[in-house]
Amino acid sequence: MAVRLADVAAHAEVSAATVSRVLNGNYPVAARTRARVLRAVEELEYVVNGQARALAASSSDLVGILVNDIADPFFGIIAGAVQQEIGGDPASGAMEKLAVVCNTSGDPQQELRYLTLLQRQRAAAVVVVGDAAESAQHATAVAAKLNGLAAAGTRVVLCGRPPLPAAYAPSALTLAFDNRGGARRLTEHLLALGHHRIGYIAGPAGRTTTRHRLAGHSEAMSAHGLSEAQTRRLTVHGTYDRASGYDAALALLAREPALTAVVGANDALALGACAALRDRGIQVPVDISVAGFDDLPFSSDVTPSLTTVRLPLAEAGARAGRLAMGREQPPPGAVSRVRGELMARASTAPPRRKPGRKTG
Amino acid sequence: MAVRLADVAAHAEVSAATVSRVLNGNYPVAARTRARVLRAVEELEYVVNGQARALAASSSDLVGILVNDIADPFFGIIAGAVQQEIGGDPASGAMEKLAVVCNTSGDPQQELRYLTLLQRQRAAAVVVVGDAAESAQHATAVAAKLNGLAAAGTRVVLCGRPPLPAAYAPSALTLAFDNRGGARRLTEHLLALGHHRIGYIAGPAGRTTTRHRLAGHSEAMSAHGLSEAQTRRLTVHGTYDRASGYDAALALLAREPALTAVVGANDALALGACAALRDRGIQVPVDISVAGFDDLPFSSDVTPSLTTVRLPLAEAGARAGRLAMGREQPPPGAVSRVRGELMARASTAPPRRKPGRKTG
DNA sequence: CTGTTAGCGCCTTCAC
DNA sequence: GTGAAGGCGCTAACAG
Repeated sequence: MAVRLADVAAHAEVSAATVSRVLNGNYPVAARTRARVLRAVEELEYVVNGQARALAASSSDLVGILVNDIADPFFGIIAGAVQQEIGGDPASGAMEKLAVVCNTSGDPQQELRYLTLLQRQRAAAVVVVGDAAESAQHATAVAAKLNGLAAAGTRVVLCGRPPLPAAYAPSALTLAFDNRGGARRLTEHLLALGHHRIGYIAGPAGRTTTRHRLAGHSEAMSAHGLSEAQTRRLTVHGTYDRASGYDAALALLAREPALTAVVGANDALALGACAALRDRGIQVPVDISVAGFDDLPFSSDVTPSLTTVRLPLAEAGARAGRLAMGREQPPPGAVSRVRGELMARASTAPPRRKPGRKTG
Repeated sequence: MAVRLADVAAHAEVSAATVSRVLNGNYPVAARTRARVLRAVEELEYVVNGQARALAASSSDLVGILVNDIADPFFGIIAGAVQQEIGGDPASGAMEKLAVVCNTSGDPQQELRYLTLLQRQRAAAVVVVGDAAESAQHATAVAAKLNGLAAAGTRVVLCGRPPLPAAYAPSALTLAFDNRGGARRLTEHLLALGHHRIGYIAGPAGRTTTRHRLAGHSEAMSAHGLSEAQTRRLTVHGTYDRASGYDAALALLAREPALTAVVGANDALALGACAALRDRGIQVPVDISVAGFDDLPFSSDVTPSLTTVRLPLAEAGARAGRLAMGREQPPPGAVSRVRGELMARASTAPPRRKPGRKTG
């Protein structure tokens, strides 16, 4: 298929310029001419060359969405919302952006690589979803990259990631999740129910979200007069998947058989913990309460329904998409904090008076 | 950022051609010169313009991956594998393809739209993942589009979708899942355990995978002497998510209180069914057996562990990726059938002798 | 090994 | 309203 604009022009017996004008619809063209051109396009099955167009017009219709784990619905939901907001409305016709998701596997190297690739393509916008590795080296490398993109005219939006260091000021619009506040309220909920020995299954070490959620938890524990050493002792790290939650729950139980509650840093970890407890013959929430974070769709639907913190993922994604398209007013200071809402459900309850439960 | 190749050339005091040669590394350049050029690139923070390069070299480094639902791990796992196979090896250096996933929401219109957008970008390859809508009109529209892409030099790979009609012969390499065979073996497993009244929760109507899995199920039922009318009566349609499975299970129970087994067209539906049964006080598998399809990671991990059909999603995705890159020999006839493996686990067991169970 | 010369396919001032 | 000409930034033959 080597049919070019010139071929269409010849076929329609007009100049290339006219064809271009018809295709882009941003210039007056006589109705008859336009019809002739469009027919030629049909007949020749012409499809514009995006790269030539982008080069000539110095404009790109590529929008990149970076996610840490494409197999995790947390990212899928956000990415889907961004994508829908950007390219989703086929009815609206001309909106022809190619919104596209890239899976970094949470690997900072991959993150940089994809950003470079998108920069090569002169992407119109980049939306980076989810938390970041905490290495300072990396943070600056990524920040520099994002800054470069922004300088080149690419709109940069962070969604579910802390804002860039002040040095890079408003080069990126940010929708930060209030992980710390959400985690704090969740643990406060358990404390209010009367729990003291609360185990915590954190996310992978060295990640911003892991740290912030853990900080919120610790904050609540300390405010309630529980020692930091104890809190630390009842914290183990996992990898945000169910199997990891299963193992972590067993590890916590081994450390502290008198545990009355377990908090997972996300819903998958919490459900893994539930499974482990069930296999041990421990009932949720009668014997041990369990809580998660994120409120993915299945969480309200499992048995017992999971107490968790609801993050408005789809809404945040949609908003990120609009910001990326410049269709929404940037938040003041370029940073907006998205709150999580405590969803108290059936998996948490007051602890039993006596710890008389089987441990088999 | 308007730094161009020419700027680098000037800064390094060489010609543009030399810079290009250094950057592409496909031509001998003196070590000293190369070093000088690379330093200039660093200092100027130069990033090649992908569109100009693509235009000049008439080559693209974009690879599109189309999925039906980006929030469903089924697609996430495949897409991740494709992407990793294509752009994943940062160690290998030069492999600089931008593998990118597009979410069609299962909407045929969106599917066509994304294919067109990728065609505009002269994508190097397109991998279409998952089943298709069964409208003939659409099938031909999509087939024509794919054919056009292939004609333009884009490699087209279908993964988990039936082959194109013969008229479009080998314009697309195909990895088709053996949905029918897998479903048949699964239902045979239940029949062999002694079940007769088996409910089936199918996927959304009008989709290829839905029909094929249902066909396999019906085939097994018929071969076992069960009437088609009865099989049809015990079939309801859902939408591949857990909530839908929950509702469908209740609907089946209402139609046939003496049900002894339920098969979901995927794992999410099966787990939803489990939840519904549990809420009804019905034990799995003691009272009713439940089985799913796909074997997503969580399925082996729930309680009771789910009997299902394992599809090698990651392997298939990786293979699709290699085919898209031309790194693997195409299968004979351009079509390869990927078998599903029956995973008999704890959620299926022989039916009770007497149907003496509560129905409250 | 390096520089020079043409385009790649399209958009966009300019004239008419 | 339409056509003609130049250039977007880079690569790919050619020469040397």
